[in-house]
Amino acid sequence: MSKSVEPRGIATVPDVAREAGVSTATAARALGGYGSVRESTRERVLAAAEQLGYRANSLARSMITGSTRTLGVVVSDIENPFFRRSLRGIADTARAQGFEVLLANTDEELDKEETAVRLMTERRVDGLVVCPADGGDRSHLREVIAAGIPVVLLDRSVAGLQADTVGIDNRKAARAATEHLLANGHREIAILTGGTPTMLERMLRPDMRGVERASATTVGARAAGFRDAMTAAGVPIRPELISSGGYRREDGEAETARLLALDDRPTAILAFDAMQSLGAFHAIARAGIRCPQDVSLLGFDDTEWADVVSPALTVVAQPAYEIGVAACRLLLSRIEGAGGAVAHRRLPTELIERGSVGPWLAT
Amino acid sequence: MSKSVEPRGIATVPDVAREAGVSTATAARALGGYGSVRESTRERVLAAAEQLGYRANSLARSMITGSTRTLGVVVSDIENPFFRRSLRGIADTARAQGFEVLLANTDEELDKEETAVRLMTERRVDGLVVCPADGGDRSHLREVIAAGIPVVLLDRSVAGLQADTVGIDNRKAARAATEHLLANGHREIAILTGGTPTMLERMLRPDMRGVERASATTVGARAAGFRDAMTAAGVPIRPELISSGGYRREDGEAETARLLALDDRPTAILAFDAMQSLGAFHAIARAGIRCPQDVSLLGFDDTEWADVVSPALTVVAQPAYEIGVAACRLLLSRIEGAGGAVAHRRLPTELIERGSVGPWLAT
DNA sequence: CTGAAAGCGCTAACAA
DNA sequence: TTGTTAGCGCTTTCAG
Repeated sequence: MSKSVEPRGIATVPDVAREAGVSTATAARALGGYGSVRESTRERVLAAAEQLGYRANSLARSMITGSTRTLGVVVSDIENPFFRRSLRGIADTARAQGFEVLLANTDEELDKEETAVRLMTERRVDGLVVCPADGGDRSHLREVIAAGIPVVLLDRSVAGLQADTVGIDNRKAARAATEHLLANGHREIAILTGGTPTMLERMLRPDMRGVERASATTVGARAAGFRDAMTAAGVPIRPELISSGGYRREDGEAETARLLALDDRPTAILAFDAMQSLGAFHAIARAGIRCPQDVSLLGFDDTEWADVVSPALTVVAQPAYEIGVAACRLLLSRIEGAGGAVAHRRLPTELIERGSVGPWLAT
Repeated sequence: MSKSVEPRGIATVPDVAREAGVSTATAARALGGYGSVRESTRERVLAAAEQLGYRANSLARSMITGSTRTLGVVVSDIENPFFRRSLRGIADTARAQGFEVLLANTDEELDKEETAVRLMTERRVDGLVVCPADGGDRSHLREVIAAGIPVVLLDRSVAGLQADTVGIDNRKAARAATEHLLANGHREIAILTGGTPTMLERMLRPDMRGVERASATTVGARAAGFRDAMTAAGVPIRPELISSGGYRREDGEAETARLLALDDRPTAILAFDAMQSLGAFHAIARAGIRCPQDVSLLGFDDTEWADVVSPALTVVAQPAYEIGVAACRLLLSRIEGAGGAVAHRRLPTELIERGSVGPWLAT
């Protein structure tokens, strides 16, 4: 009675093998597409599988092969214009190679990042794309790398971590952006960084100590680029024009309102990301201040709405999608065993001039 | 010699057990947090694990327990304002319960959806949130459900599929939006649907045949709501004002340009999603037509930029984040074994009046 | 509370 | 080409 009973639940390789009248090894070979199986046998096995509604169990397969064909992606917030576009690039590239993507948001919180990375490594992802949150000793990433799991850092780098990185040259891009404002006659330039005060203090100290450490972060590097340009032009940096209030739109809005209320308000604002640009834009409009006549705005990241607002936003466009693609490609090549030194891919940015930056005529 | 050799590669339960001087069963109990282990023993095991750098292997665990604590999310495009916000809701809810999210984009292509669903079920996800692409027989979803894997449909429903759904009442929302335009005196109202011509023909045929089938899709249901309002008001629908050109911003832009070039152009445009609103907005501005004086615009989905453009956009706001949360909660409850009839959660929408809809004074 | 042994579904030698 | 057999790393009876 127990021998002729119908298999309960989902069909397995032995079930299919029995149905097709072959051994489990042969059935597995036909089903898994490896080894060699006579064409007629394969067809028989496939037919049996079809009939039984067989579905491969990736878990069992992965346990043996040691590969899950799954990538982990850990970013601060998939709703952010830069990350959502990068993620699309990663996902498209992964899918084209038959890889799936496991996703996690960290909101820049280190413990969420650690948990996400642990959970993903426990699920035995073949590799990770991580945009590391600031702070901490990054031992969780170090351990992953030590365990031989390839990690590619997105957008940011971590000093002393032996991981590939893909992004832009933040310092150079910020310097170019600042120079564009300087070339337009601006001297009172504010930056909307989103970073923490401590990081910026370290970054902007006149003695330049701590530059190396801070410039490993995106915000730090951009602040450094800003200072490079200001210093080169001999324009003093006013501390109260350095904003550091968080990465959300409301943060940018509140900080801009503060800047605009200053007695000696800035004539130009450089926003370090798209959500802050948007907040700044809104704050300027609400304050009834004209852009670009009264204040110019230059933001990082080109978005779907940048050319629709009025005036259209002048931006430093990052090739976010391509950065995702490059990060994924690099990760896949490491997974396939590509050796060699740690790579740091820097993709080009583009300053797209639209209407939000205007000349400032010396008063 | 082979007995005292150091374990190669990553430490496993037997390695930890040996180090702690206990059986694999006890070590596994301490590590996995199940069964009962004396406190002192647990500490010893945990210390050994720590020392060996032990990392649990979720694959092996899942094979036995039958649970991966992983959810699959299949949407058309994570960059879309509605989906990215919903996805965030799903991800946050999943993380709070210790679940991970496997993500896939389909671009509304059925074969990508089928592949994604197959890959995810092979990876033994505990459940799926799917925004099903239009068309096909949906047998891939039927099979998943038949296999006992819970599926929650997001945003759309599929006629005849025994799956829970979470979204809004599209027909009602579109009707309310249309009524808002009618109340403002508009009679020549165009809709930017994004859908296919065939679907819309079926939807808008005067005899109403095919309504049931078409209204299962989001676009179909919204078109139905539009017709409901127009019919109730006794206002004829002009076929050339029904646009169907794809869901991207450029599609909305091109279609709006076409509409505005019409001899008898519409006085109001109702866009079925955010990217089309954005395209319409841009097309209106480029045509040098004033909004809302010359043409009113009403769009679905509230976005980060809706109140920043000028005029600010009047929209039908969907609670996208909450929809994601609700979908995830429902899915988790099914995974936990909650039975009962198929549920259809409809969350409330809100018409947010800003500046893009104005009164039309009869000429 | 702890241990021995069986086995989840699959692949990978090794033989035949 | 096909079959036999031995596990992957873990959980889970069932004894003790």
